[in-house]
Amino acid sequence: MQKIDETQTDSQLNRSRWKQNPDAVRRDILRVATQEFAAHGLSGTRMANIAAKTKTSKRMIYYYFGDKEGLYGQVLEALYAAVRQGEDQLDLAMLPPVEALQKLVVFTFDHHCQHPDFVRLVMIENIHHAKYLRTSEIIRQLNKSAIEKVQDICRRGQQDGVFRDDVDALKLHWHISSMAFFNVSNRPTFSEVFGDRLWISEEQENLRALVVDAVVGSVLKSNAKLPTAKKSK
Amino acid sequence: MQKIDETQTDSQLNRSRWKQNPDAVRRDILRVATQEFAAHGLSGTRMANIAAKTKTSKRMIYYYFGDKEGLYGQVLEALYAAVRQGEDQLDLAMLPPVEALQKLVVFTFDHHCQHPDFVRLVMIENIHHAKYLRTSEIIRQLNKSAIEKVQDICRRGQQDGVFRDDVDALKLHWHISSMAFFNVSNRPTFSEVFGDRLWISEEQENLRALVVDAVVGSVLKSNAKLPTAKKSK
Amino acid sequence: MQKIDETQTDSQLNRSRWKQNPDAVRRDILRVATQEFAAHGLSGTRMANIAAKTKTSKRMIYYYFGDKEGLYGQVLEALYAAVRQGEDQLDLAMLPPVEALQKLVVFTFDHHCQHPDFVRLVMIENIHHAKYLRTSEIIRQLNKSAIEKVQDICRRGQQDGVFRDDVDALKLHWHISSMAFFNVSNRPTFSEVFGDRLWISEEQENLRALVVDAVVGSVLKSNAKLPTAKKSK
Amino acid sequence: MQKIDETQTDSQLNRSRWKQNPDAVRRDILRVATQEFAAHGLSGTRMANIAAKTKTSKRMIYYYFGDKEGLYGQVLEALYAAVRQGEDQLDLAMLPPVEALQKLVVFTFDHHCQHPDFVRLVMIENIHHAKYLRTSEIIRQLNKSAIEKVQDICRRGQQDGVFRDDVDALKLHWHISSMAFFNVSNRPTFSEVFGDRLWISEEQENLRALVVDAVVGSVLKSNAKLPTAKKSK
DNA sequence: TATGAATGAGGCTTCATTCAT
DNA sequence: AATGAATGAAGCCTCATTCAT
Repeated sequence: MQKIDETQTDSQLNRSRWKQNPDAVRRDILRVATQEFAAHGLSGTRMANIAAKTKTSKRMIYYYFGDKEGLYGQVLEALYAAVRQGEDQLDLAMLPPVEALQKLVVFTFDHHCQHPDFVRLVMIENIHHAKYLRTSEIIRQLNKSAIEKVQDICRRGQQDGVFRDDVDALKLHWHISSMAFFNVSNRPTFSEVFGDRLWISEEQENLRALVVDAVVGSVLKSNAKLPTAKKSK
Repeated sequence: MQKIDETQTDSQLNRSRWKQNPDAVRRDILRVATQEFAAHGLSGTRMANIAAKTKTSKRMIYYYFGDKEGLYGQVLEALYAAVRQGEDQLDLAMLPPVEALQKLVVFTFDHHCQHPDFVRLVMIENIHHAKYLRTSEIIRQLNKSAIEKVQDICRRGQQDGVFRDDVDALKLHWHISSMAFFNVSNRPTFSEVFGDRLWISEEQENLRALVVDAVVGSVLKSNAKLPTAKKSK
Repeated sequence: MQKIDETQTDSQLNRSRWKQNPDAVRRDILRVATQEFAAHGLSGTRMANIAAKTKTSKRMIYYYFGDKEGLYGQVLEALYAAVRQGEDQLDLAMLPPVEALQKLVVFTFDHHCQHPDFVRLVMIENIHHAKYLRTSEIIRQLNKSAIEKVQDICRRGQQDGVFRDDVDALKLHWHISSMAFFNVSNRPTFSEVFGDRLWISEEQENLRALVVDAVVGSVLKSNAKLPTAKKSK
Repeated sequence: MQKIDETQTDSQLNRSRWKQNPDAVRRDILRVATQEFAAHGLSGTRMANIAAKTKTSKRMIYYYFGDKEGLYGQVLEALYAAVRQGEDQLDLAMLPPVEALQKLVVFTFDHHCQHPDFVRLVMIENIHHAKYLRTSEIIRQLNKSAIEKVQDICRRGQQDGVFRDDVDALKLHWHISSMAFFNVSNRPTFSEVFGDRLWISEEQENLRALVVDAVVGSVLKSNAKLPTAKKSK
């Protein structure tokens, strides 16, 4: 969700206008559309509402994005791209495998917390049976890089003799994602029923530690126990 | 999204059987509505589509359920009720705590697999910020009984000295639910990107074992390691 | 173009209402739609304009006809049906072949004059490459009966020895239709350029006689000249 | 009806050739517009579609032709001009009247076959009640020359004593045009219903001979029969 | 002469819902 | 308990056209 610089930086001589700055218009639309789709889903979102919260008009949305589904698809792509951009800055290759894994889990957990719109859009995609994701070669490529990071950690962990031989990178990714994702995606129903105690700051840290321990514990050879990650923020 | 012929003439020979049987009509509507809401979400579902797949007419849906949201709410309640009915038959109180926990995890994992409509409806509720769940006292009560089972296991595990003292029933429930839920809820996007290898029968068993191990491992005192649950079906 | 009985004949006890009389509503819509499509073509016609000239609402058009193309298709079918209904009342089989042919030509010429909407709709269909006609099995059947009448006349004319042996019913139909159709279809451009002299009553009769003579002349054996049909109305 | 990408970026390498050549740009636009109007009618044609098939942009169409109706009008004028250009090369004045008439009929029949776009545009004009033709003095003048040719033939035929005294040039023109026009204009509906047998090459020749015979027969004195034109290609 | 960006008006269609019996 | 007909509001999208350079 890139922020739009409100103080217009188009240093041309055109006054205080938004006009003639296609890229800013595009970003403005994408920003608003992301919020709306995340808030109401695909069919629940109203094009008119998006336009109203935009600096431009309904007509321009169609000009740049074709139709509602085209806009939705590009929102999805932009979000995935932002996620991967974050992951790429982790420099996991520099760290020993266990620490790399810990860092990756922490990053994933925190990232999902900080980008609920991303989580919600993925939920929505799942409601739609991944129909739009399927058509995006871009997203598929972005995700490949995600699994490659996990594979690299696994390989190094096994070479070092600290990871079990039967560790499976894909299942490990599933393991990490499931908890980091659920923590955000199901917060409304969970806290509605059981209260929101788990989402106060301290308990979120405890949950994150729980996830780190569970994930790391699942790959370590049984005789190679490490100290727990509890409160290791 | 197939078009529905609006002129609904269902005056065929299904007269004597369906008429004058209100409860059967109700159940028929609920059954279809569950499928439709699960498949398309709340705003994505069309009342006309529900009616078309029903043995009765659109008018009757309003007669019995008031409006779309009323129908959705009752679908939600019926699903939660069915879930709890399953849980109640577990008889966990009979088992020693670790075995009870193992059984609960296995049940939860399997149950979610077998009831994707339930999982999808909960996703949809989360998209809607649990708005409808909030108004249902019935559902809240049903969920309380869920957490009580976990609390009982925890209490007994700690009394027996096999569970850690800081085990938190709510976090334990979170832990179990997260993986069991994600396994179903995010299958479309996950398998779209990485292939559906994890959803062949054998790998699902492995994942379930992974979940059992992780959950049980997270509550056991560190010196009380049990044999892994791998393939313990 | 069937007329709608403005003095409502629905002898039920409902007051002065149109409501609850689906067939009248349907006919009302078809009547207006025929005029509008004939006047402005398919894409030139506005659904809102049709609705405004109707006793019902835009919504009901969609209720009964699905969409614009569905309505257009039914207009087309209704028009073709009306034409054939007229032809069927000719009783051509009773007449000797030459008189039957003359009567058929006169009927066709007059019919097209009296049903410019039909002619215009067929023009519009041709603009659309007969796309909608193609999907209508009803229209195809109706037209078959038209050619059969010509075939019967040809067969009898050849049996009687007055028609040439190489007369081709299909070409004969083409011959008749071309002039009767053009006389209506191209009147606007023709009279715009050359004045509308040919469309005063007397000249139309002359044209009709010209058509009868030309058509009959084209099928008669050369030694079997008949008196001209001039002014034979 | 293909979707047109609205963001029209044609800044490719076709710079030096097309720029700065106004007349070529005009002709290019007219060529495409003729096809589009002929294919879809006036209201059915999309300015964006024309632009997309053009070597220039939508903006230029407005620059050169003002608006859609202006473009349509110029398309119409250009087509009529091309038709008359053909007719002028016939040199009918050189031939004896009957041969001149035969040649004119053959030319008209063949010309319409070879210029379906012209025929279709005239159909479209008739749909619009000749509204645009009315405003074009150019077209009116062009058509006058057409009738003058027929008048000249009639006058010479009557002087020679081979044509009947009551032959009317305008009706003769109507007679010729009707069949030549219908043969092209109504081919879609006719062949949809009865098959396209009449439009194979040989049958078209037979139809053309039929037209020549019918037209010539309609003007000749009854005692002055000529050999038929059958297969006189 | 040429252009990418922008737009207001209005097009077709669909929605959940109610009416009248 | 049940029904076919009816509906106002609003949805998405497209159109010919103009703006600003």
